[in-house]
Amino acid sequence: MRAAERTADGENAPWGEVTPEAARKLLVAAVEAFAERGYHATTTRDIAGRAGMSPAALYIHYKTKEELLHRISRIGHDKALALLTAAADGGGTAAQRLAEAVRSFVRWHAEGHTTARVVQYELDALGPEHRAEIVELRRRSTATVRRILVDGVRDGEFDVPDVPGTTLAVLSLCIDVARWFNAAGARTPDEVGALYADLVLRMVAVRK
Amino acid sequence: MRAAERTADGENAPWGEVTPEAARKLLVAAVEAFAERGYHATTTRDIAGRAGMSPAALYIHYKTKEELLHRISRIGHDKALALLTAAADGGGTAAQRLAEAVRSFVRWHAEGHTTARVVQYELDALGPEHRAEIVELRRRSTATVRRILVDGVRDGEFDVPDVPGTTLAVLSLCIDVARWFNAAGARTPDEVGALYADLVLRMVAVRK
DNA sequence: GATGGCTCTAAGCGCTTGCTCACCCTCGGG
DNA sequence: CCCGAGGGTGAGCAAGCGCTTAGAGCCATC
Repeated sequence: MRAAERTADGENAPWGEVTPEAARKLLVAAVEAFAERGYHATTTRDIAGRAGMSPAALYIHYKTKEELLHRISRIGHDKALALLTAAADGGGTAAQRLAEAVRSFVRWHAEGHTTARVVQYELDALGPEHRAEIVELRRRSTATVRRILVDGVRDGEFDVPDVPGTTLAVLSLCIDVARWFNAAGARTPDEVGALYADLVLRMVAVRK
Repeated sequence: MRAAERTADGENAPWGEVTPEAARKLLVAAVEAFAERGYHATTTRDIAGRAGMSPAALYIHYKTKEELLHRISRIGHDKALALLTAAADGGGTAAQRLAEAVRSFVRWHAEGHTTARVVQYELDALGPEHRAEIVELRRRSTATVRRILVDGVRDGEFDVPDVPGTTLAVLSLCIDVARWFNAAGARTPDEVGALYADLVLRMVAVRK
């Protein structure tokens, strides 16, 4: 195994679970292409070209272009849900758990904004069954955040008149980072994460 | 002039400035198609079909499919900037102006989520010159919101450690409404606007 | 009632798309 | 040294793409 590679996402070996290597190279190429130009504007020739292979090679590892998108979306949503679950189960006060959830979720959307863009904005390109599977994962992410808010309200830490609406707003705020974040911009993923965690805590704080 | 028409966007005659009628019908059809399937996945035959015309009719009123997108994007961004500017110039305290800006901006993204989705998410499909023109409008929208925050901080109404970052977050929060809002959902545009105005005011409030 | 200018259509051009297929290369096991 | 299996390729198919063109219908003007 060669030394850890840094990807365009700034993560270490984020697609390690995808084997064999040719399949992983194609998937990484697809993520880049989908993020840059969108799923529908990306051709199988473009994906194969980025991976240094012929168009036909794609179909050895994936049945269709849509299956490629599904693999990407599935892995990304699994990761996102894992981050939120880890924060929610991490212990500490509700405020600490909420801050950690926002921090790590935002950081993931910023560091992996290439991947996140595909994961968050190309959902409609999935077929019905694949989309249903992904939507269920998203439902669980929402439930995880809502749970933290409910805990905080119960313990008197938070003042949240509309828990479902605020849950939606918090997730929405984090997700939209993928749209505007620019790796060449002024802010690092950590800085954005810290800023957003602060803003979210203010949104739910009890007014003294 | 005929009686006010209600569109899928829930706005009154939002495309009244587009003439002749055939051009407007094509543009409305394009908005729906672009919002549903995305610019690249939409065919000129689909647009023309929705408008009840032949594919060739499109090219009488618009040079290319991209010009259609540009007209939509331009009109939408003009409207968005007008909303924000009206709120910023509306008088009252900074908090009142900020709340009104968020309320109307959110309401527009919810009521016209079809249009807003095209306006906010299909920017990359524009050609370089058209995109530059739109980006300038967006810069002015950002500046308008930032001005309200700066005023509020100056007057001691707001506590905002990071004005540019918070400006970005506020706009981001509002824009993302276009992604998740569903007209058949539980909330009306007015309710979302009120909720979001409250959340944003909490984000900038001085802590007592 | 011929004319010229618009709007719109039927047909289709040249090209690209997602995907397939016949075949080739490499390489470990008998 | 041959073989079979599986990853890879070049060529190409049917379908669909954005867009064009020749001409039909309409209507105000002279």
